[in-house]
Amino acid sequence: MLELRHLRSLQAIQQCGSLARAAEQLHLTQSALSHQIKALENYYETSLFLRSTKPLSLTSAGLKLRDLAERILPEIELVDGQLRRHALGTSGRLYISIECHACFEWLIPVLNQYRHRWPDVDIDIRLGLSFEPIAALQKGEVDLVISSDLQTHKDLCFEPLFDYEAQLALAHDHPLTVKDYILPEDLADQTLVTYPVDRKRLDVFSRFLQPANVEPGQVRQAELTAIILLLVSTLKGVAVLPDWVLRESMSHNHLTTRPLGAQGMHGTLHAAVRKVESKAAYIQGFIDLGRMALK
Amino acid sequence: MLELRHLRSLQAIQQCGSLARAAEQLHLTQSALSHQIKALENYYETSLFLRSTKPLSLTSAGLKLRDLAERILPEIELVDGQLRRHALGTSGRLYISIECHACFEWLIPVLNQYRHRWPDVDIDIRLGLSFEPIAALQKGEVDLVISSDLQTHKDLCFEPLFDYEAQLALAHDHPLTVKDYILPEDLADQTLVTYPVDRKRLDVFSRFLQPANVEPGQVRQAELTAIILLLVSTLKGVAVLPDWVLRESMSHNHLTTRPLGAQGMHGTLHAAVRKVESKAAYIQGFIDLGRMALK
DNA sequence: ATAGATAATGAGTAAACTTCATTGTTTTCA
DNA sequence: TGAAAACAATGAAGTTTACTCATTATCTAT
Repeated sequence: MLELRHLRSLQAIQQCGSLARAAEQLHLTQSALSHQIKALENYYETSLFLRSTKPLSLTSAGLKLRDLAERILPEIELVDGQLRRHALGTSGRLYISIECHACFEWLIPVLNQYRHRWPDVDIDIRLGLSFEPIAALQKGEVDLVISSDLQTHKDLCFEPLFDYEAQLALAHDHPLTVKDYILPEDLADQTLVTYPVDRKRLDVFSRFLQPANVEPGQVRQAELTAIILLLVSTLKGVAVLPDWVLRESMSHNHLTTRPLGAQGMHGTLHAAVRKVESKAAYIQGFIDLGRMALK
Repeated sequence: MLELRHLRSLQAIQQCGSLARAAEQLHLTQSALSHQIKALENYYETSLFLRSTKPLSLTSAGLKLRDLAERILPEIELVDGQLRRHALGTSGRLYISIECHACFEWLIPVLNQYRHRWPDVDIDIRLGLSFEPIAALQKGEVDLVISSDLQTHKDLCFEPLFDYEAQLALAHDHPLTVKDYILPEDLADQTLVTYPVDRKRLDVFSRFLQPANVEPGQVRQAELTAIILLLVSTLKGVAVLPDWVLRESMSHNHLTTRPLGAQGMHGTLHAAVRKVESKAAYIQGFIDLGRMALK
């Protein structure tokens, strides 16, 4: 059966013009090469070289194989090289799935840095809207999931990135600004602006309103953080957003913030990765940058 | 080291979704495949499959290799197939070199037949003007040489095709038509029209005029047989051409022919091929057709 | 003719690949 | 939930394959 070894040998012989020198180049003995070629000639029942010419030349069959080698070996080398670097951890695939849109705020700058430090890694961001990010991670469709809820999982590990506090954003002159902190009941007659995702993925609902069995007066959805903030100020609505988003945006929009509950609603953002890859340099490189994102 | 075997396995596993079925398809045991993949994973220090998913899915490294496989294996299969047919003798390369232009007259019809009978053979005709056809045959640049002089050669063999007689073509009303056969001295005051090749390649000179130490009155050259015949009739010149050319052309051009010498100048056309390939079906196929060319 | 270089060959050895037999997982279905 | 079924991993043994060594054959060139 034809193997790459044969193509590599053929190419070397053709380049060197003699078995002896080709063998040297391939770190083989001349004998080994001779046997190898003979085996190949037996396999195809055709001679591949014209033995009687001084600088060993190829028959038409040999030419066919050499042309094949010239077409294919460079491709092989390319992929082979990538995979070797993959082992060193300097090359790899990093498809990131984020569950919350707000993450763009810190993720984009982080990825810009990352790109320069890890040029051999191919990066992509996949919004975790239409599919289950954790399941996709398991299946190998994505390589890293940004998630706020820590799970224990056989094949995955969750690396903490940084803590955050989800706060209520509201207009300067909103009635609720009189309160030092917000209780679930306070939102019963408010217009809540959220990202357009399932309620169970939104901390406001899962950790704040639903436990108290409170339904907000109205719910509006918007894709982009900037739009959400805009709606909050123009509609006199409210939105729950992580502090890293609010830190910069408040002043621009005449907004202010209040904690949710007396203690505030705190959380930790995690990077979930597959255990087998968790120690890879290019993965840890991302996590390290992520941890410094807000500092 | 990466080998085609690995790519073939990878592709099979991916298609089948499980080692067990892939192993069957590859005529291997499940164990063998498992070991093979493990070896590959060790080599790259990376896992290629996500073992925890039901229909075994690939890691990004595995995907890279599978993509490589999908790109490369079809090409391999193609060439491999050609070479297998090559062994059967139904596929191969037939670059023909002819020394005399006159051969076109019978060669073109022969090749037209040949093409249909041997569709997998790639055919080419190379005029043996600027290079030595026999040397080119040895070097593997061409695969068959049509030659009139039989040589004995270590690596080559000369298969006789058919006998011919070289005759003098001359106009109906040419003075020499009074003679039953032509002697060298008869051409001393004649205009001889020849193909534009070296004198030693022309039978008129090498076998007729030079042995008698006779120089023709004038020599004109023309590429095409039709032009030569035209010149013979218009210039009242003479030309020496093989009988297969003259047989059809005489009447059209108001020409007639005379033998050279009392016995006529006879020769045999040969197909020279390399001994290693001489028994190949597609070579013999050509020779067989060549032998019937004039019948 | 005689080196000198190169390829072919045969036998022995080392390595690679496969299989066998078994254990460890995961999935599925009662 | 537990047990059977399907599948993958593993280790040791066996087999094949590929390689090396030593030698012979062939060709080239002075």
